Parts: sequence; C-alpha cells; structure tokens
Amino acid sequence: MDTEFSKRLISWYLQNKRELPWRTTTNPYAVWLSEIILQQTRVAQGLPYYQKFITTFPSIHDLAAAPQEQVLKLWQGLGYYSRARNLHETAKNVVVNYNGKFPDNYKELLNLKGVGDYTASAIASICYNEAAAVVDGNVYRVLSRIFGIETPINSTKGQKEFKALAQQLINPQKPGTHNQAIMEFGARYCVPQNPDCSNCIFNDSCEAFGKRKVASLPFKLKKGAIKKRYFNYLVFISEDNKTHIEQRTKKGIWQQLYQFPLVETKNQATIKTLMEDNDFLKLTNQFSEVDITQYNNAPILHKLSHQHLYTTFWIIFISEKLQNGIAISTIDDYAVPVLISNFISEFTTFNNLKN
DNA sequence: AACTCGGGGGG
DNA sequence: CCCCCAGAGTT
Repeated sequence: MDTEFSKRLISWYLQNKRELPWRTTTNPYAVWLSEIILQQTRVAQGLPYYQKFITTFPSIHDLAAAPQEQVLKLWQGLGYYSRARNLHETAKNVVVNYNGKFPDNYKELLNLKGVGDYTASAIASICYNEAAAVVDGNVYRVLSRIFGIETPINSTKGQKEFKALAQQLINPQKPGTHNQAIMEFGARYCVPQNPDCSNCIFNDSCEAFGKRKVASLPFKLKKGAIKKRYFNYLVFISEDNKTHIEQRTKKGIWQQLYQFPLVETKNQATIKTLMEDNDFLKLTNQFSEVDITQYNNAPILHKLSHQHLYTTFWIIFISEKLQNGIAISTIDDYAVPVLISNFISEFTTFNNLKN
C-alpha cells in the first residue's frame, strides 16, 4: 500500500468533493441503486433518475414489489435498459433469497445480476469497509497517467493490470473514501481533455506529465464500425383515434420497451418501396384501405454508440376501428425509446396546434 | 477476446 | 466530428 498516494488523494477529495445524495448514506440499497444508475452515465445525467427511484421506491421491498413496466418507465431515457431489468430482478432476488438484506462482501455481491467487479467493489468498500478497489473509467485515466501505463484499458490484460494496481494503492483504513476520492479526482480534475496539470497535486510524480503523454493516456483499442439501419415506424390512426403499439421482445436494443409497429428495410424506403415490402404488407393487409403519408421527409438520425438508425415515421389513417388499439392519449404511459418519445411529443404538439 | 447494449454532453 | 461517461452480460 502506498499511504502517501491515498493520503494526498483523500485530502484533495475532502476539500473538493461534490455533495451528492448517495454520499450521505451507507445504506447498501441506496448505494447499490446509485451505482447501477451511474454505470456508463455521468453524474449530471443520473442524478434526477436517482431522485425519482429513491422517492418512488424508498426501500428494496418497494422496488421488488413494483411491476416491471413501472421500473422501465422510470428508467426511460437513461439507456442501457438491461440495467433496469437486472436492477428489478436483483431487488426481487434480495428480498426473497436474502431476507431483504444485501450480501455484505465483495465476493457474494458479485453473484447479483447487474453487479460486476466495479459495483461489487463500490458497495463492499462504501457500505462494509472492505478493501476492494474500484476501477472505472476515471480510475483507468488517473492511474494510466500517474504511473505512465500504456496497456490498453479495454483489454483483458489492461483490466487485470489496473485492478491489481488499484488494489495495491487502496487505503485499507478508509477504502470507501479512497475509492470515491480517486473517482472524483478523475471526474473533476484529471479530466479526459486539457487537465490543469500545472496545479495538480500529483504533478511532482506524474509520469504522463513528466513525459508529455497526458493527452495520449489512457490508451484504448479502437472499436468496430458503426452499422446503419433503416427503421420505418407505422403510426396507425383509426377513425376512433386509436393507434397500435408493440413491445420489443427479441434480443437487441430496447428490450421490453414499446414502439409503433416497425418495418426495418435494407435501405432508405420510399413510399413506393415500403408499400411493396413484405413486412409492411403483413402489417397492413387486414385493412380495406390505407391512407399513408410520410411524416418526415428526411430520415431522423438516431445515434447509438454502435449503430445509426435512419428513421421514417409513416402516418397511416384507417377508415375503420383498430382491434387491440390504444388511445393515442395513453401512449405516454408506456416505456418507449427516446426516438419514439421525441416523435410523440412533436406529433402531439403539432396536432394540438392544429385543433 | 470480441461484441452488444443508450443517450447525452463537451471540445 | 470525435470521445467519454462511477460497466456488465453474452457469445
């Protein structure tokens, strides 16, 4: 253990830390909730979600008793929806199989779905004072720079190497504070671009600063190409002002969320190519006549980290009643992707103006 | 080991 | 346009 490193870090932390709601408690439920929300998510983006969840579900029993629909609806907009599904599953699991109490150590915490090395270490250290080092994106950056490590952080070798180093540096007296300190230091001071190295508390010993490698660390392997997909959403409107929605049940993005009936095409569809599409015909052949208009002329580009969705909404008026249709006004009760949510708010605004 | 899974914010 | 964010699960 390097006590000097930890002492410097914690000293900085105590003077510079943000006041955040999950920092005023060691309740494992609250800490776990915050850690799941903050995975791959900035504090500013996750904070309102934490407030919503802790208010709606003050205890793990409340969360476990909720329907999945409610959990997903509260999670709407935050992304990586498997986190919400696993959050809910783990809540039920802890209530039923752990008598409502979280495991109190790193090893057993790892058995919970949605809890990996980082989250298990965070909970164990913050709630139970176990000397388990967290390694998140901030820790990779701070350690790669200070120690001049060029091993790719997104490689198995890199993960092991940084975990071992972080574990070596942790303060066994205050593991929770140490872990939060190094993350806060990365988030607030040793930032990805243009960190203020000349005033840094570690600039007397930082390898990257000494060797002018700050901008190139941490090193990361490049990822694969982004795929393009072409989505056509069919927005049915019946004579009794209802529409169709479907739930995404297959594997892939947005599992368990709702959307309008989707026709995915190989290329950007036109009204002509769409009306010849087999999937389109299956979805519409039950109607005697369809009055279809293209809502957006240029496709709406929705960017995910690994795919670009070129999306067209098609408004389809039906001169009859829809079986299993839902009132358009109730569509906001369902958890939907941001892409759908944006469309709905724009579309309903447009219709209100018209009326 | 490589791939998949969202959405937003900053330079 | 790019990168990154209090990562984890699946293949």
